[in-house]
This record gives sequence, structure tokens and C-alpha cells, in this order.
Amino acid sequence: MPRPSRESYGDQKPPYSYISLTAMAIWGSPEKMCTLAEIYKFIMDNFPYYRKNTQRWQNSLRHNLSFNDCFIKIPRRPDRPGKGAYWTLHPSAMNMFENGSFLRRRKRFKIPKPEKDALEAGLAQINNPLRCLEASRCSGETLLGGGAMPPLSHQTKQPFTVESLAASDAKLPQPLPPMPPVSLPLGFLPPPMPHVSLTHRPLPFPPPPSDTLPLSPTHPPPPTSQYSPYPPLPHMMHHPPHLTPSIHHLYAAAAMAASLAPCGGAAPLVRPAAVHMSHLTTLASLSVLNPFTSSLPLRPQAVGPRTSTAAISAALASTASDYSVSRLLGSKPPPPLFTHPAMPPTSCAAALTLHNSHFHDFCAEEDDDDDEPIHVEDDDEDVTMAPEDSRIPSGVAGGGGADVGTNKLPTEARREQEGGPQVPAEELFLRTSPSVRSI
DNA sequence: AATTGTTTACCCATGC
DNA sequence: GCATGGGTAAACAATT
Repeated sequence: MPRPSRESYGDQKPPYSYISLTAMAIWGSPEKMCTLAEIYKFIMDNFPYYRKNTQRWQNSLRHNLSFNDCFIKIPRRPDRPGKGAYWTLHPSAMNMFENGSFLRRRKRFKIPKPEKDALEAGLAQINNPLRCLEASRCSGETLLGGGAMPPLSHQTKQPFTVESLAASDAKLPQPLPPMPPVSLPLGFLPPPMPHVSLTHRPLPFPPPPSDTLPLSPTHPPPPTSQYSPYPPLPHMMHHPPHLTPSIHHLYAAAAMAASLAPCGGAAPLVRPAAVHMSHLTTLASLSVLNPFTSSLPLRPQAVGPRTSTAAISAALASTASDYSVSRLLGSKPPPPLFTHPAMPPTSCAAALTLHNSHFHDFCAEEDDDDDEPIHVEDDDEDVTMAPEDSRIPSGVAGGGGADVGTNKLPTEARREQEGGPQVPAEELFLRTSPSVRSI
């Protein structure tokens, strides 16, 4: 049966609730999160019924966004000013609609109170990375690891501004390095390798349950028609969408992880003075994630005066991406698979190379007590990382899991780069999983 | 001023 | 009948 056109409802009211419509808009967006205006636009583009009486339904929609726990508000990036926050779906809300039907839900999605508090606390902390770092430094506690955070209402809301950073700076025993303009790294993508294309691969838009979901031209139809709009978690875990991880994902993932994760764990201490401005948010994200890790793969010592921005960003991004995506996709511990969402499948080999240069080689020296910094060539930049960096933390949530293709992949990666026999892209994507990545 | 976000209240439909 | 989900209105606060 041919799919109805996106305007097939005409002026008829579509049989979808506002929650469904909003979920469609979010799910169909490249970054899996939308501003309110983008949600409006999606709905109006796809459902002519909603091009009139806008005030009425938009008010209802806003009510739904606030009222339903399945929607999470992610603060805007400081370098992307504008009105309103980003809205995303709570990962646990993926199965909200029975059999993928966007009609009436089985049950309202409700986050338990403690989890909601943790989520809000996580988001509040992410809003102010430097203060978090400072607090963790002074108290010696992990950002969220000490147990439940006080409710949001008890916290001082502090905008992430140059002024607030400067204010924090004044209290620090060591001065921060000169601040670049407040500009956070775009997406924390690893530095592009010469042969790596980081072009955005749009997510396959989950098709409708029964060929009834109109599709916007901006949301290309899916490759198959058997997909649920909210695919079950196991399926998603084995076929992760090719998200381009942005800082928003890290924000979301960190907060979600914080809300889902058991509390406890070691405290990563980061010296703010040693941290480049552009790393703060990443570090904060990882620190928030820390409750379900046991420590950071990138130790504080790694952040030295000679460490390049690219090196730290790459190391952090690769780690954070693993966490963020797996946490975004569900509440299960991160799988042992290394699925780097920044890389299209064909570029996984390149991703591996990146990881090799930053992690894999170091692992070989795990038992080496030599504290001399290791020097790694990173394109045109020198990268200095302490040997400690290479120690992959153990006892992390997820338990490490199976050793999937540990030693094959670098070889395969090399082969692919050398133009040799190629592993099918999708397979390589799924098999790119050195055990060292099962952190 | 306009937009965005929160909260409360009420009504109706549906399922048990 | 009751609980729940969904839609609407409205008041108000916060933000840009």
C-alpha cells in the first residue's frame, strides 16, 4: 500500500496526540533534539490541520512538553544563543507507544522521583561546568558520585557566562589560562583524519506503524517498512543510529546517565587551572557520567601544558560518545562494542586508527612504571599524554563484557585504509570493538 | 513585546 | 464508578 503523502490528512485532524507529534519531530531530527520552534515547524509542515489555530494547539503542546517526563529539556549551548532550550526524549520513553503506534499510549511515562531529581541535578550541573569542576576539586568528591544531589530548587542557578567563569576564577588558587572567547568545541568530534569524512549521515527516520505517518521532505523515508517508531532497545543496540554526537548529546547523555546510574565511584579530580576552556564542558559531561564509571580514562595528569586541544578532545570525545550513545539508547550498561557514532561505517577504520594512536599503543606499556610522558604525533600537532592515560579503568558499569574482535580490528582497519579486502561497512562498524574500549 | 516554559484546572474519552 | 490519558484554557514567570 503506498504511503500517504505528508498532507494526506488534509485539514482533518491527525489521529496523533501532541506527545506523539512531538516525539515524531524529535525522533526525526538529525540531532534527536529540537527547539520548540522546530517542533512547531515539523508539525505544521506535515499536518496542515495545525496551520491554523496555532495559539491553541501550541499552548497545548507546550503544556505537554512541560507536563510529561518523557520530554527532557536540554540547555542551549552557550555559543548557540537563541530562544528556548532543546527538547529531547528520555531514552526510557522509547517504548512509550505500544507496538510503535503513535495513538493512545499504554501508560503515561513517569520518571520516579529520585531519578527525576538526579536528572535535574545533572542538567543543572551541566549548565555550569566550571563551578562543578571547582566544587569537585575542592571537595574531592565526584560531581554526582556522592549520592543524591540536592533538589534543583536548592541549587544556585548560574548562567554559563564569561562573567561567571571569571568569578569562579577569582576563587581558584591557580589562575586559569587566558580565556578564549566562550566557544565550546563543536560536537567534540575527534580531529578529522585526512581520510575521514565527518559528513552528517541523516538518521533513518523510523517509519510509521501502519503507513500512516506522513514524512517531511527533510526526514527521508526509512529503508524498510518494518521499523517501529520506537524500536526495541536490543535492536537499537545492535544497529545504532549514526548520530553525529554533539555537545547536546553529551549534555543529554550525561544527565540521563546520572539519572539512571547508581551513585558511587571514584572521584576524578581535574585541576581547573590545567584545563583549557574548551575542555570544560566535555570534562563536566564525563564527570557527570562518572557515577557509573569508576574513573576517567583520561586522568587529570593527562591535561598538561603540552597536551594539545585536539588530543584531549579526541580522547574525551571517543569516550564520551561511547557513553552518551549507549546511554541515549537505553539504560543498559555500555556494550563492549565500540560504536563510534561520529564515523559513518566506512570510516570506522579511521576511528580505530585514532584510538590506536591515543589508547591502544599505550596499553602495551600498561605495566611500565615509567612516568615519562609519551609523545605521539598527531598530524601537525604534538600530543603529550602521560602513560597513565592509557590505563583503561576497570570495574566500570557494563562489566567489560565479551572481548569482541579485540585483535582483529586494527588489522582490518589497516587493510581498509590500504585498500585491501574490505569488511562490509556495517559489519566493521559493529565489530570495531577492541576490548580496551569496553570501559 | 514576543516567545518559551510551568502550573493549575477543567472537561471528555477510554478501559478496567 | 474510577483511574488514566489526552485536549484545552488560562495565568504567570522567565528569557531573548
